[in-house]
Amino acid sequence: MTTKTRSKQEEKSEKTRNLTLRATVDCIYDYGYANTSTKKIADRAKVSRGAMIHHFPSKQSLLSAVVDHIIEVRIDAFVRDVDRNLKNADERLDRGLDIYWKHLHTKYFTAYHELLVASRTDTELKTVMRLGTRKFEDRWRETIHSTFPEWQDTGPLFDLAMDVCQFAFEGMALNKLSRDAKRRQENLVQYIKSRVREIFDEADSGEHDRAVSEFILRHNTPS
Amino acid sequence: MTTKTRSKQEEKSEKTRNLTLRATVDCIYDYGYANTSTKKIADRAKVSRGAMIHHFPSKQSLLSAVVDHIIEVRIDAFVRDVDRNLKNADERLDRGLDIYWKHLHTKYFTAYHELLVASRTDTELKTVMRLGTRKFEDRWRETIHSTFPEWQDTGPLFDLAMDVCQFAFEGMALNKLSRDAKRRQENLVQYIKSRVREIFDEADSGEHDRAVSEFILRHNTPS
DNA sequence: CAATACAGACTGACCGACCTGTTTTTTATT
DNA sequence: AATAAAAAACAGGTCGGTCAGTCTGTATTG
Repeated sequence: MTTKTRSKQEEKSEKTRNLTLRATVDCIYDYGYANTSTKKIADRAKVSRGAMIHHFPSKQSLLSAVVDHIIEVRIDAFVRDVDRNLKNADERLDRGLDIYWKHLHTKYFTAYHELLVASRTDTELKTVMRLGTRKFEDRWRETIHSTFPEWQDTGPLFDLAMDVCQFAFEGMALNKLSRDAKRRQENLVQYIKSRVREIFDEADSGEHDRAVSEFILRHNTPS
Repeated sequence: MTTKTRSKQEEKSEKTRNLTLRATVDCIYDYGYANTSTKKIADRAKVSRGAMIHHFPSKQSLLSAVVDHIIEVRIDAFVRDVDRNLKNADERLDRGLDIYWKHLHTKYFTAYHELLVASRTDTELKTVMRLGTRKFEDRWRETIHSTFPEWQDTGPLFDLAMDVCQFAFEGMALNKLSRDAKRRQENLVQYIKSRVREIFDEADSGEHDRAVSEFILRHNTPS
């Protein structure tokens, strides 16, 4: 293949590309999406604006690239954390939920969320975000499935458990302005943990006699 | 009092103030916070930029005012909906949750969320948002308490139920990019409904023998 | 009841700063 | 020498904010 042109130049290119992408995440995190300009990014990356624009001809293309970058980093970090901490561990479910909860407080998730909000009113960004989000979700599920193979065939219950966890956690992570936020957060995390455990316990035992079955009933007989 | 100087001029002032505030919400909703400029707001409000700046000397002051405005409208709309639909109704809890869920899809909540995200990196906006959010939460609780007086003394369980509902719903309302989003949303809403019902059932009966008691146990004996 | 003084609401032009994107020039690699 | 990368200068537009001056009601005065 084109293995000829691979050396200092490609190396240099990738370096400034990476510097730019990382600086973009930093700027979005520090200044917010609204106050992130291409000049600020170039300054922070210690890259000339010309060099940056050589690689990302427009702001849109940079933002698209940074969305992909963020998704990739988020996936890698999450998978790595799960692999490291859930091998032969006790209380794997609790730990797994802790990992995701912690994950929602990283710089990269915050930047992701800023871009998610911005994408509501930006069609180009929206398509990129949609693809990225789905990719993340798929990889996320893969990871969970390989870590918790016992839940492989729990079907819609698996979706439910994942969604309860994901959305409740995310909703809470984004709201830090309430009274007594910390205590309520801890309580809610504990509560969600036991709910998710409950869902899978029911799935395991095949009982379906409680809350979850109630859910399934409602699910299959819409009013 | 100064009831003399109240006439055409004050009326006029309030009119342009309201026009401006409403136009700001519209702009934030339509263009996003990042793309909302004072000129766009003035144009949409059909108010001269000068007039606007006469009332809101800086963009900050306008944003602060619009936060208060949004909080007020959100509270009023929510309380009104609850009052209208929960008087002598069946399945009041379900209906109440529906109302809040619906509320999260209004223009004003979306604008609120945009400002919430922006406030993360804007200290002035943050203080205004914090005050507003707490005010909203307090009024929200008041409304729930007067609508469901039977839960007056459920203590931390009440907080828990409110938070489960609020955060799970909000987290979900903000995430519309997933696969199969609609079905999963409906399922989760149903699930949360039965969980909240469960929490209050336990509180009523004083049983505390199930999931919730598990939560309380954990809550009072931190590891 | 007029005439006048005053205050608040409003206008639109203007400024410097910053924004994104283009073009031109310099530097480095092959 | 040819090509890619990086730097710098430039251009057109928008941003938030200031300003001098106009218009329109309100209050005071004779």
